[in-house]
Amino acid sequence: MKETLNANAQAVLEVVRSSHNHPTALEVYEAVRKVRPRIGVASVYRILHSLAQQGLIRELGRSDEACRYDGHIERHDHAICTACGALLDLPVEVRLSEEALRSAAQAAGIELHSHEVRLYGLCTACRQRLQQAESAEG
Amino acid sequence: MKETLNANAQAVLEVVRSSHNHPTALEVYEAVRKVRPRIGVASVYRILHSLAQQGLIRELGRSDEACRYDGHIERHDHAICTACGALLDLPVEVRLSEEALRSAAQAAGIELHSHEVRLYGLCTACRQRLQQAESAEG
DNA sequence: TAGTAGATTGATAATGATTATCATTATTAG
DNA sequence: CTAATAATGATAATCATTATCAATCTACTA
Repeated sequence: MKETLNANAQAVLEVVRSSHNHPTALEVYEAVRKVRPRIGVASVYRILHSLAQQGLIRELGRSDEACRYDGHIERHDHAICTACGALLDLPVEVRLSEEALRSAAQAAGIELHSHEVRLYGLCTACRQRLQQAESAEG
Repeated sequence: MKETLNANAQAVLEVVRSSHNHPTALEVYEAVRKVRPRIGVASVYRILHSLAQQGLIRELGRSDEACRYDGHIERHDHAICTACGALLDLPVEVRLSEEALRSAAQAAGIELHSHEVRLYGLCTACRQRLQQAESAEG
């Protein structure tokens, strides 16, 4: 894999770290261009994925593909597989206090309408798949 | 607006409600085609948005546009404006018990790596904007 | 130092999801 | 029945992202 960061990757990391909103890949591209004018979009995407994989930055939104629809409108929570992107309903509620929600919403300045807990991890299928791959190359 | 559901909308709603995974718009389209063969993609998208707006179904993922990146990798939570799609860091942690997380992850069958609380509502700007629009149309 | 295998890069084309356009069809009012 | 209006669907356009591939940059060797 890629262990050391070259100048392009450093610049991308710097941009993402120093921006206090959550920039899109294209926004990162525009910002990085100012300091590394020859970089291309493809490289920015490659580097962003690489940095996310190394845990140096985090990807938000886009659970990997298209928008998904849910027929169950009662509030409920989700589990998301970080490997295959599977989106599962949680059969149980992760309970959290009204008070904590209220104060968090106030701190962020939003009028709270609903909330959702997301659990990230590996689904059963991916866990097995990855374990096998690991032992095969190990 | 659209208060009553016509045959197409009924069919779309039925498909979304009866599917226990979380179908994408295209998957809904394919399923609806079987019962309403003349429907087009554009209508499916229109109907899905309309149903979501009426609160009959729910949209997941895709907070409206491109994937966003976050330079802060410490676990933290987010507030999302349902009107403009703004994605804000919560400055405070919404605390929830290890035990609740663990049992929820187990119930869903995933190996838990991380989690996130998402608060949905209106940001300050949109709150004001919508209030003004409301009072204007009376 | 020149030569070369292999990796990295970036320009560009391709893809996939979603949205806009617009002529056609259905619906309603008169 | 006819005109006005709204809804529909085929298709083109758009936007984010990914694949392709030739050009460039590294090591490393002779």
